[in-house]
Amino acid sequence: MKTVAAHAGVSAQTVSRVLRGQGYVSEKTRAKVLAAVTAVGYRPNAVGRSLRATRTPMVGLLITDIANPFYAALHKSIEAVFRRRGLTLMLLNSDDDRETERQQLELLRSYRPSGLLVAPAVHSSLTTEDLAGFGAAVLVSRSLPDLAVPSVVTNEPEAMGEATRSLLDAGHRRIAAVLGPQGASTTSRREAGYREAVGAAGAEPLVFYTDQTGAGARAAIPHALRAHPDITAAIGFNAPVTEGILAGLRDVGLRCPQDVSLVGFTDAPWMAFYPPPITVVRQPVEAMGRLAAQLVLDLVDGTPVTAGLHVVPSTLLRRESVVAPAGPTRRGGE
Amino acid sequence: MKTVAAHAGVSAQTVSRVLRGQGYVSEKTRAKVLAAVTAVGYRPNAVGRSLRATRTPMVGLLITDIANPFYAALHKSIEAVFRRRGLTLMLLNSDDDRETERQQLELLRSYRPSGLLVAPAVHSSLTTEDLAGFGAAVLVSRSLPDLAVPSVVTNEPEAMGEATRSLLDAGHRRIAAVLGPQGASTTSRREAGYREAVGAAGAEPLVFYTDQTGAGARAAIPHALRAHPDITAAIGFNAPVTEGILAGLRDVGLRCPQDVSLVGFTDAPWMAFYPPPITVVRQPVEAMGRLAAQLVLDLVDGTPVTAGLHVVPSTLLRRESVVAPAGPTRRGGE
DNA sequence: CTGAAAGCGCTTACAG
DNA sequence: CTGAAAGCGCTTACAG
Repeated sequence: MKTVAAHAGVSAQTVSRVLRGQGYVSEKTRAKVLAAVTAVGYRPNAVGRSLRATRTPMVGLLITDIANPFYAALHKSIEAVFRRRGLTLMLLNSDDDRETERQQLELLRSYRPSGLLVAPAVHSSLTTEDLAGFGAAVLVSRSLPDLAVPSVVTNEPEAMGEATRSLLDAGHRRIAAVLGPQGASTTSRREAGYREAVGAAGAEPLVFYTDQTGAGARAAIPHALRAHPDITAAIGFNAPVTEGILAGLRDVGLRCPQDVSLVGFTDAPWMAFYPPPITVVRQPVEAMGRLAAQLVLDLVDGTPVTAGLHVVPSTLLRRESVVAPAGPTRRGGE
Repeated sequence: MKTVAAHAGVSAQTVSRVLRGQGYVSEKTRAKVLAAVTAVGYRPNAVGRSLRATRTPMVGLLITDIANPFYAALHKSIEAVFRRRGLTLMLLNSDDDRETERQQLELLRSYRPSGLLVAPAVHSSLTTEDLAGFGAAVLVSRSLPDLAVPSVVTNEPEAMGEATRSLLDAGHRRIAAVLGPQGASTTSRREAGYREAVGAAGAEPLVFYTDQTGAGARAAIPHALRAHPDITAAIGFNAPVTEGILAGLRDVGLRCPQDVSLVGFTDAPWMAFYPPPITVVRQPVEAMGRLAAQLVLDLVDGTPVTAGLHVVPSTLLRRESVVAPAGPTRRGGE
């Protein structure tokens, strides 16, 4: 910047004013500075800027697994919002581990970011104070009880209830809910919707917890069917789990939907043309990302934001993976 | 840091020495400093450190689309390597657009990173000089001709040739190659392998270019089948394109594999249990990520690295989506 | 083994 | 409308 200033015959803070587009600068000196910038090939140094400004124009996004397509889509929609506003989105991975979550947050903090978006790890130990240091902090996808922080989620209980009823209405009574980890807010909120719907129909809840990966769900299926051979339908907690259920059914020689009807929670592209196309609760991931990003921007600007749940509703896409259950004697009996 | 120094009764650079673990410090003062650090709740400021050290302990990863599972997996494997070495991985999105690519690179440069990994955009205008400013720069997944930079790729021509021969060997002669964008190195390298194999068998190449998205490939299928109704097999350029082919076949009422056999390039979890399970070229994405990260670390450490292609071989997973073609009159004729 | 000084590249008050 | 001074939080030489 000093080189530019010397070249243009002005002071360094005049260069700074021109570059930031703030404060009064005459058109003439402005042109001189701009010419000098290209002449000397000046490239700004964000580190120097951040050190003096005490805030880096960067927002962190801490998620549990980028290989989960839901989080990839979330990252994409948030990044698009921030890029337009000149903010960099910094992706951080917690691997769904509370210790890694803390470390990554500490790392992010050392960069003095302007804000933070977190999908908390399963047994997250994050407190309101941990997040307070970030100024603008918003939870997304998963909420944390007892935390005075805005959270963007979907209407999980209602959507899960609707998914469950679509199976009940087709005549199913033995419906397995293949959920995520016990203790995750997503699990408990979706489980609540499932239990409520199943209970209202006088059926017995059949709940299975997994590590919310495809491999974990796949391994859970044989166990579930051994414990309850009369299961005729299943609900998949997220896209990887829904994949895992299909893999597990294939492993034990069962077909979807003839032997087991299936409803997924969270859409994936392949579900639309899978044979059969999978009935699924579509989470509004783009809208959730945009809203979460907007809440961070509001907090940065000092606009008041309600702590607590900000709910974006999901939609049940009825496709072809739900049919009436087969007769009670079809397995082993024929 | 000054507060810590005052609290411990030492100078600031003694604190710095203790914190960096460099230089000689007596055990006694070391203990005093550490005690002061916790006492005053000191948190390091990476911005101050980076400004003075002229390098930020951060490596950029510029990809074209995080929603592509290949890139998500690549990010994951690279991040794991760097985290162990205390480097932060900064994910940047080019949207496969050369202008955005330039802007994101400029943004990254302003943070004075230690290194850079790029999967170049389709018609990338990046030059050796553009990358030279980053010190340690490595290309990954896509290479760029005429660039004196190390590139980590898979053996695309050979793997694509093997995929093509698996269809030829099953008796197919009308094999559609549904590729990515013309001009991308991945497209030309995979196309070369396809043309070579098809030519060796005396068959006619049937090449279709797409934007390498599922939607683009899906739209291309009806056109391809109208132009060549005798197509009996297809090869999908990447996982989204393979998805798009299946969706397109379903759109026009054709089944896989009875009507059209299919081989994919790049694996995805659902392909293992899709009915039929999809025969696919599995790219060694984790190994590619680890190698690319290691090359950056070597460059950072000053270890010499060969510019040019570093090839990690792919594997053809033979599953059930390839069968012998049906009789010549099956469509429209019966 | 430890410290006083200088400076990385910017921006923030404060003058004029 | 423009500039001289100070300082953001560290680390890098250089002394001792």
